Amino acid sequence: MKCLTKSAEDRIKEAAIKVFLEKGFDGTTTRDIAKEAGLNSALMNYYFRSKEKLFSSVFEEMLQLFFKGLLEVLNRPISLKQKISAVIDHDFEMFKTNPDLANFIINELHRNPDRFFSVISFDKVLVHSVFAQQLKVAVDNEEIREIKIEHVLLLIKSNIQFIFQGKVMTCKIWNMNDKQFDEFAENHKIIITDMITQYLFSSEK
Amino acid sequence: MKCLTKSAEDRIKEAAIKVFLEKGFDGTTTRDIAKEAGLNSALMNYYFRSKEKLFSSVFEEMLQLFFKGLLEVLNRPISLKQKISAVIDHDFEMFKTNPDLANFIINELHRNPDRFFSVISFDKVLVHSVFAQQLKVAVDNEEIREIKIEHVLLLIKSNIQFIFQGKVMTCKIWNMNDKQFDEFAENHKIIITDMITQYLFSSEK
DNA sequence: AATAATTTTAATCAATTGATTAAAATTATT
DNA sequence: AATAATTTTAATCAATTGATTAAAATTATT
Repeated sequence: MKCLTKSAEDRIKEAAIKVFLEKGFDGTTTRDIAKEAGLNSALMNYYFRSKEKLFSSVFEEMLQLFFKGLLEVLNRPISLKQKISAVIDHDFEMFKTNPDLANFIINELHRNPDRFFSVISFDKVLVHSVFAQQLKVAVDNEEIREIKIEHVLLLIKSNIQFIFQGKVMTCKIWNMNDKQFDEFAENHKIIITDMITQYLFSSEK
Repeated sequence: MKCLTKSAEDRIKEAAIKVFLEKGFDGTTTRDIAKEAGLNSALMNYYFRSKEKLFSSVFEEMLQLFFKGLLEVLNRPISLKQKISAVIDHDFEMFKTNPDLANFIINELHRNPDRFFSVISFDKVLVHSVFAQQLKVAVDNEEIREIKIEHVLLLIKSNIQFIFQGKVMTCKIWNMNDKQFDEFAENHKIIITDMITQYLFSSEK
């Protein structure tokens, strides 16, 4: 019987993820979450003590999701050029699956920067990644222009993330429906990949 | 005496801009605004009727600011290449002056898409801009690769906006202080300008 | 100067919110 | 089967919130 239905704790967590991502911490009431989970609202405090603690749990999980796949891709045994494509593809798919994620992370971090307490030290992990090594070698061999990994990753993240974060604005300005937007996003992904690749793999003027 | 101090209405509006941009609609209480303005909280309703109406007034003004300068730059009598630089410079300066603006607009639009009721129809204004014409001519003459204005503007907006929206994350991940971040941002602006310009002004493979 | 109109204030309201409590219901242990 | 431990529920609390009201204070008009 345990496995037939999800535990109350899991249902609360699941509902919390959905509601918090949609409405943010300030816009969410504990009753919203209880209603979404179909449970008595006191249960939320029984399992998670407080709204803040439940939120922290959700935020941490989303932050993991936000970076999880990135590290895996950065350490794959593929060429630098392929890897840049792969990172873009990965982020694109992630945001396509979780459309609210980009806005959620950025906004909640903006409201309360101290929420970003990384379990792992990202800078070290990134600097010691296979990707970082490949980048260094390529720069040394003058295969790509001289550029820091900070800038490369920001270029990729900026271009992908804003497609989805700015969806509402894009659709409003250019009168796109969802289908048209999806097509536009796919095209834009190709443009980004071309642009970044071409920029890196060209000597400086 | 009228001109010595700002009117109560102006002080409320000013305080509202500050607090709403910092905390968002949901995170702001009317008492926060009254306190920031140093006025009795009932005055807010006397002048603006409700929190929602005051917010709308602030949001509209910020949306204007968000797009205002852009149109001016797009219609300047300068070359296409110079114009791309100019748009980037303009947006960069705007977000530097108003660090919370990017997040505010995107987030509030995300929460409530219907807030974007454009007084002017952006698509028409943009499509008929000098910039759009220059782009068309340049594509026809094969000076730049074939690309739609939608993509070009998104490329610029994405790259600039995310520098500032992602500031907290960038600083946390790479352990930057504010001074280091400013330097990083300036460098990144140059990279973006080079990258976009180079991509556009190159023939397709 | 007297009166009318406008602005500002303190007090208060009803609704909402995060959280707690004590009892009821269910499950696990002996 | 009896008892203990855990989970769930309904009722309730105090604090906060957006908004209103009636009176006071200020400014404008006659």
